[in-house]
Amino acid sequence: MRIGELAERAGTTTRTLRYYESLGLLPARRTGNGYRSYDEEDLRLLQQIRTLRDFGFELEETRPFVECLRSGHPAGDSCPASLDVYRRKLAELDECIARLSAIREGVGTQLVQAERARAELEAAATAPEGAPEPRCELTPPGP
Amino acid sequence: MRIGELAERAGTTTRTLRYYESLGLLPARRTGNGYRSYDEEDLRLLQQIRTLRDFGFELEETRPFVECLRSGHPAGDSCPASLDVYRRKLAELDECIARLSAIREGVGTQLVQAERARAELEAAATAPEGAPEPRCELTPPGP
DNA sequence: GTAGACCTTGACCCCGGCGTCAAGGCCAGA
DNA sequence: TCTGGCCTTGACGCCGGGGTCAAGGTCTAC
Repeated sequence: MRIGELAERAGTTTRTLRYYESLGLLPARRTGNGYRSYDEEDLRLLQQIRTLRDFGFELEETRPFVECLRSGHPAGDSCPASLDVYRRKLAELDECIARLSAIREGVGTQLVQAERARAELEAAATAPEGAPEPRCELTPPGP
Repeated sequence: MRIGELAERAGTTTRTLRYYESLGLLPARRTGNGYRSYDEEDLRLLQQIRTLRDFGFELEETRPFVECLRSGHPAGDSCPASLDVYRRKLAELDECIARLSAIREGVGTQLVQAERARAELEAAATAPEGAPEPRCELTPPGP
């Protein structure tokens, strides 16, 4: 099969396939006229790449899975190198989620404080007494 | 104060300040010789920008806060536009955390299954009977 | 007068993952 | 034969947030 068909069957573009080839991630055989030629095995490799990318893996991280498949294993994650990538990804995801959660709390707190400050300002405007100074500076989350 | 001093006091670089000016985010007055000139108010604006950036806000998202401060409000988040940015950021963070958590679960599941498959393969290798076919294909997380 | 520390603008580089031309080859159907 | 649809390589663009030259101006201290 040629590049256009493979791209369509995998739901991607020819540009993407040429890019993967330039990385050595999905090399292609050539026919006599210079056209790239792929088979069903290449489709499987490509599907493995795309699936991992949908999970947020970088292209380089998919390489162990692809090589695992190419070396004849039944699945891309049958090899220790792939499992290591899984584990590193898990740690990375956990750290990222924790960081975002901390920021989410910080922003939520800021929003509540700022809304309260505005409410106090409006209350002070309707009942003009000694308006309490609103305090809503952001504080850095640390180094 | 000149650009070098402001950069140092804010813990950033002159390149960054020039970049912010090119965005219209932190304009500078000029002295007779063409040098940029800043005052304490500019330092406050810059601190507001850097603090928000530490929270993961994009530069464009800091603009309402800076303009709020510049228009004389006591804090950058004293204005409705700033609060809207807070709310949008919260929604964005929630969505991002949810997405990452789903992926984290998916990857965790994959890891467990792949480890189990390997264990079964090894067991089959030591006790060579009818080896059960390992099934550990990744499935896409959906569109 | 001259060294050195500051400042100026302009321009290119980086990261990943492609999108999007441009100019030209190859092949099938009318 | 010609049109249209595939294919080829090469090259530039984009996104954000600056880093890092380069070539030159300005000021201060000695």
